[in-house]
Amino acid sequence: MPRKPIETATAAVAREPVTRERAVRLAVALADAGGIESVSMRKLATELSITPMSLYYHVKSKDDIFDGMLDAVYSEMHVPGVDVAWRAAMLERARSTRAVLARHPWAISLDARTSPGPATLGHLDATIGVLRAAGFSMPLVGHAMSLLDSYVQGFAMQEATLPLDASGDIGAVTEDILAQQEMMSNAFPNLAEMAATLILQPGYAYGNEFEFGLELILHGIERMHRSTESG
Amino acid sequence: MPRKPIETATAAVAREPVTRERAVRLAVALADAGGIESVSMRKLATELSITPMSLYYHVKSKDDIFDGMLDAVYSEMHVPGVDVAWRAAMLERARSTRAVLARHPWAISLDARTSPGPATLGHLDATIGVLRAAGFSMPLVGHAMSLLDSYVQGFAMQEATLPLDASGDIGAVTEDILAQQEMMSNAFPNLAEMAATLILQPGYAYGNEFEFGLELILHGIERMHRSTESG
DNA sequence: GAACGGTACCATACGCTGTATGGTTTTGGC
DNA sequence: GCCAAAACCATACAGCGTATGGTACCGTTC
Repeated sequence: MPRKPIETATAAVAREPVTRERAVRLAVALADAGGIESVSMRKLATELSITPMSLYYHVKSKDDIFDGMLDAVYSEMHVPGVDVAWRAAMLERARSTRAVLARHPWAISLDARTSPGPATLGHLDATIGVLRAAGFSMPLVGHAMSLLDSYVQGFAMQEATLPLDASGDIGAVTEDILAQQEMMSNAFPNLAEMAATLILQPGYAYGNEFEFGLELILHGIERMHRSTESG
Repeated sequence: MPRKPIETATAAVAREPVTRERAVRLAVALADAGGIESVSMRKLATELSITPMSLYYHVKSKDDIFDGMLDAVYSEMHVPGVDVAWRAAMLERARSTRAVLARHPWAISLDARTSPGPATLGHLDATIGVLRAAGFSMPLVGHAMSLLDSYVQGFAMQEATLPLDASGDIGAVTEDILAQQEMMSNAFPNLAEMAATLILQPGYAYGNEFEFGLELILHGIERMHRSTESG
């Protein structure tokens, strides 16, 4: 039990009790602000007004916190109901996943973690449910989800790598690139041409590539699905 | 200059001089053996028979070593020549990338790094060259590469997450999963069904999903390419 | 009202990390 | 033999995760 219950009248401010959830929530905020490496047990403990070792009463290890953070991120994603048409559901799921991962870029590297939490599992379960309800065979569900998830996760990773400003345009590095332009033209002519005629053009934003790939993939899955239905 | 040139006759064993390349090569070996977190400046220095601070004469920082490691990995990938048909070239590139990333799983997390080396840039340049030679418009090159690279990288990441034994089958965790099977059946029925009827079946190996997605994507790109050629 | 078991917290310490600072030695060329 | 540059080194600092072994407080029970 907490030393100072919320009902304590003596304290002017009812202090929120320390829990794993609160620690995880705080860790997410820290990571959002300064990247994953700015999450430390000592910093977390300080923010919770306890000593580092006291944190271990609520949490098994730092990895335990990472697991919690990843599951917290998954819980931000939309989980479509089974009544939605599968294509719209997958589209929404992909867009939502990308948006959430763009909001928490540190989560992408945590994604390689091997102990999924309830939100993660629920997310997967719901997705399988949608495809099954639409008549997908189990192997096709496997194909479709592997393909979609690989693409979305990979895209999020590529996107996180790019040095973008808030608008999605190429940011401050543009000058640096232009400075090296001549050197690049010699060694990597195709890359230089692509930079000049596509990427550095005013209207270009890498984020727009997302929908192209997504449409192509969904189109292909649709084709597969129809062929198994009729065949 | 090296203290003991290779030609030195006094030393029974001609000691290889310490260089950035050698440090990076060693770091790759360390990471292959024990994961990325087993790469430390102190361990590297010890293996090179120098003190930690001496390493900084050859290398700018630990991040510099990471950059080198990633570029070393990229240099292991096949770079197809422009004379190869684009589809075969992309297929080969994707397979090679996946194989190399499976050999060095730690490289996947390093991939988010923002200072590409010469091998990385050369790899990109060659790929653009193949597509351009095949008549792809620059925007279509952008679409195709974003899609392919996102998929391959995402797949490699998913694959690295899975607890696989050498054969590619689900390994020792199978019993753990089966133990939790009943609990899962209640909370996540679709997931449980998929595990039982697909993933835990004898013949199933997640790695096989790779080719399905790859074919679907290449098929889609081919369609796009043809439509821009004829249209 | 005293004793008790669990809950929540804490102090100290160990071994590890990357690297800043400011030397010292060794070397090839003159 | 001298010198600048190259290669290397010792010391130190601030931070990290966490093992170990405590201590203060709580509601419950006798």
